[in-house]
Amino acid sequence: MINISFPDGNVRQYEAGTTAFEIANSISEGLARNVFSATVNGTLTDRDLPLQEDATIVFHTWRDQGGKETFWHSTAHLMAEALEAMYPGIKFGYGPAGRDGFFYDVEPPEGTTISSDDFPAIEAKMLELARQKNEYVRKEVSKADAIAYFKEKGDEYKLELLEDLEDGTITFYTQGEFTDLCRGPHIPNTGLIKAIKLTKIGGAFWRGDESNKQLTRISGISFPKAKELKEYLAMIEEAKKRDHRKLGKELELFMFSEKVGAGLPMWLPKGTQLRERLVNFLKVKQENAGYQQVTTPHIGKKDLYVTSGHWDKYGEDSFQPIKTPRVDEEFMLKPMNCPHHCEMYKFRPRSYRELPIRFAEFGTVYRYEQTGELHGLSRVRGFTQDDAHIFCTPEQVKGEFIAVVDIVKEVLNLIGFDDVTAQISLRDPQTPEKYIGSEENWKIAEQSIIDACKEIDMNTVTAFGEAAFYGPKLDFMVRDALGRQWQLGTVQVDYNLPERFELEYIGSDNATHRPVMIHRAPFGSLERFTSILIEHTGGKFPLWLAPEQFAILPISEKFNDYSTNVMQQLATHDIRGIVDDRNETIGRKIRDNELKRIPFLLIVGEKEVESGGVAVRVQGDGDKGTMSVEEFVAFFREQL
RNA sequence: GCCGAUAUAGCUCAGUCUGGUAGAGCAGCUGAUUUGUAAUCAGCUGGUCGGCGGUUCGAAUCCGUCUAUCGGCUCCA
Repeated sequence: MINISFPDGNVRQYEAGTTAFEIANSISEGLARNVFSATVNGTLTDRDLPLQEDATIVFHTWRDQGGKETFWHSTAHLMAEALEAMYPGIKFGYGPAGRDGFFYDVEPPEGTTISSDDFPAIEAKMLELARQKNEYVRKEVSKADAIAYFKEKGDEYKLELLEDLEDGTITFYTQGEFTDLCRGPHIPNTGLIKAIKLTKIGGAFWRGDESNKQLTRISGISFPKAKELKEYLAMIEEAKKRDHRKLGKELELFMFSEKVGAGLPMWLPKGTQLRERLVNFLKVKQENAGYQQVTTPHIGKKDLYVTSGHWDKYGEDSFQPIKTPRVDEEFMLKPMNCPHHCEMYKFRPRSYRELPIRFAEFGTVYRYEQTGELHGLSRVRGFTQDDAHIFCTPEQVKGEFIAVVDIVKEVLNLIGFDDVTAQISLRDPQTPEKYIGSEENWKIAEQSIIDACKEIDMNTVTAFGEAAFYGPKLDFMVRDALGRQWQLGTVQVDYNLPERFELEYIGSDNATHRPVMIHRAPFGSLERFTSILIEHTGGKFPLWLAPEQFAILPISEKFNDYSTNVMQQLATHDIRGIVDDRNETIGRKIRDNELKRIPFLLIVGEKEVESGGVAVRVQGDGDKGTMSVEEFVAFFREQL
């Protein structure tokens, strides 16, 4: 007998050789039917693998991410089977499941290309194969046999993957006519896959290496029920409607111009209003938290960035240095604000008594992002960071770090993001050459982030290899209204720049010490943050951020003067808006201003003029009846 | 930067395959209408068909190149 422990702490006894499926079945048939795979002693396995020893077990169904990924991984194999049937000689690279579906990197046979036009045919073939309810059969194979199989098949990519695998750990999975090198696990049979949608096609470098050959990546998603595919497609539709590039144009928030240059956004008046409100909001928060606002120029001598290390690390990817009439003099557009702030710290000798010093700046920086990377407002070449640098003593780091995290959480919540998590981004231990600074400093910095997060009970995940080149980071992520996760701002502890700039302070011991720097930007950049805010709200901004909070719609021209009068009254209460005095029907004015996502529409005609009121309509929610101007002001305040 | 696609009026798009100097709806302008809760009616204006070069008697249409955009990849201080 073996002891099986469950996540709720229960322990039950089973015969050795019992499978996860049988164990689930002993709990409830319903559960067993839904189990796709299981995590046994921390390892993801097939539900039908016999267990020989005591184990902890977690079942995976469609309801959890592990189950979904098992399902999608199996769908990737199903797609491979379909592709092999349709394109004989096709070669397969890497075909995993991800957070949101699956993909397979393939090399179509010489002379053929696959495009999204072929998706319907591939989907149909996949469904046809799915209906055969073929079992996913696991088989342990020797390395020699595995190599022989793929040599025979002529698939050099699988052979390359095999090189890194050890004999004795290699398994094949076969369903129907298709056999793949795979660690598993898989769902029991293809019949569970009821709905399939291929979503994307594009190039992908073999093993993610730019110097390797490009394969064709075909991505898709699948579901156990057709209804779920429908819901997914509806969500995609909604995401398209909310695309910030589309709304940015429609709501006249920002624009780009081929003549000005790619990736250089220009904020139109309404976008600028929104942006200014975000800036002022944060400025007030920061001033209350002891930050001091500073201002620095947009360029600096190349030498500044040689000192900071940015030139060495990113010189190639920057806008190239600006020459002046003087020989050998070069300036750079600033890619970061920190070097300027370091120099400001050195304005005069600093005492421990004045630390921490917190310099904040909405600093516009320029980076030459790769052409293929530019994307609306979220990836641009000129953007404004809500940047600040805190110079403090080593003892103050943890306290400052915690205060920063608090401010970030508060700010994001106030703007309407409730689901905030953080990622602790540490070095990749495999590639130490990518980072500058001493081993010792890195260790201290990484540990202080980990400790601080523990202390404030922040919901975190840890990612290796995601650190900045000069220090570890804490990256903030929010989940938007459509459930998508976005990365926003960061907090970074940096022992490096203070050293490079030889920053000092005089301690209580009258000796010189080196301060520590904390970089932080809650929004990251105003551009990126705004793009996320647009998609999160679908253009229906929180009332306090809306560029126009109301529109007054006179029933006819006769009421234009009264409308202007109401607008002026509201302005005295700091409520901003417009009068739509176009010669149009009221229905038309309502439609147009609803589409502009204006929060309140105030309709005025004969009755309102007589009573001195306004008929209030809430965006997306229809008629709220007539109110006096004072009542509306109170109503407005309530909703603010 | 790499792979693939796209670029026609302010916006959304047809016309491109099968070369014969452009078309719709909305927006804009003018006029009529003076409107009560998501598009009033009529008329008019508007395009070196992304730029440059080539093939051709003739190019929005075919070819090359550059720019920009889109979907991926790589990157993201």
